[in-house]
Amino acid sequence: MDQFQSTQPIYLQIMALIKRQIATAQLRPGGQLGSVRELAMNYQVNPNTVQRALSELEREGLLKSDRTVGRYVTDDLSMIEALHRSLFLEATSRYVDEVNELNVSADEAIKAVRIQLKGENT
Amino acid sequence: MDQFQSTQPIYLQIMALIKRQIATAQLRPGGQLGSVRELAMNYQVNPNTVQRALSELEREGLLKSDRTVGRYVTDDLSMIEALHRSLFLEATSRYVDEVNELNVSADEAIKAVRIQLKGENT
DNA sequence: ATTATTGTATTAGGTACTTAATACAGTAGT
DNA sequence: ACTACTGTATTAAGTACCTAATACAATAAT
Repeated sequence: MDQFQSTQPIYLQIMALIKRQIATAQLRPGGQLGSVRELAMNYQVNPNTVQRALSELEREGLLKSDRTVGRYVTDDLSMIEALHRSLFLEATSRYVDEVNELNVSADEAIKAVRIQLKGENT
Repeated sequence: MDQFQSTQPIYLQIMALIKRQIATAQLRPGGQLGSVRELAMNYQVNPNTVQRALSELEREGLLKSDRTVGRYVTDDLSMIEALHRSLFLEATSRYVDEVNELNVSADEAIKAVRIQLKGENT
């Protein structure tokens, strides 16, 4: 499906992708994931790489696995909300740090964000 | 000096760091850099890793090297301005993309940026 | 019972990055 | 001339990540 960047481990990129999909309910709470082999086909990567990403997400509590049936998204809604909030805050914090390091004023930064955000809406 | 993350090649992180310092004139146009061996000491990495970062920056035109004297920041002010603009735009664009993918509204995002930016000023 | 599919584990090989240890050519300062 | 510093190059080793090719136990569907 997608292509991945070579500057970061693929399994981390897959983790981030699935986290986003969980946080935005593109993967619904309690919903089933494709199998390791299916996802590997879709992502065009080795099944082992998918396996690694998924087991890490499971370790974080976002996924559950039934050994012989498949994998499911957690149905803990508060955890999903917390995930969404966390991804949003981390993105914002990262951006603010970058902007500060570039000595860009608050007004300039807010203006730039507003322009790009408005420009991309339909 | 700093520590580096393990999820991205160190030489790329050093490149990004030096780019920021050039863009904000912490490294002044035409100014001299520390030697490969000095920087390796400061960054706590191998000289080869510094060498790689610096030669890539040179390939991009941001640094110049005198083989037996040392390395200098470019004195092309328009290039430095373009670098600053580019780093700022890329950061903003990256943030806007992330926010869109999280289905966060423009108003929410701008509000979050404003709060964090104001909160961090002295 | 048999078949297909699930997650999981293992072994091997290749590539990129990093480190370590040198070495060399050129120049500035003495 | 000598010394100390530049950038640069090379060789070897270790680690992390990715891929490939299997294999196994467990279950759902038939």
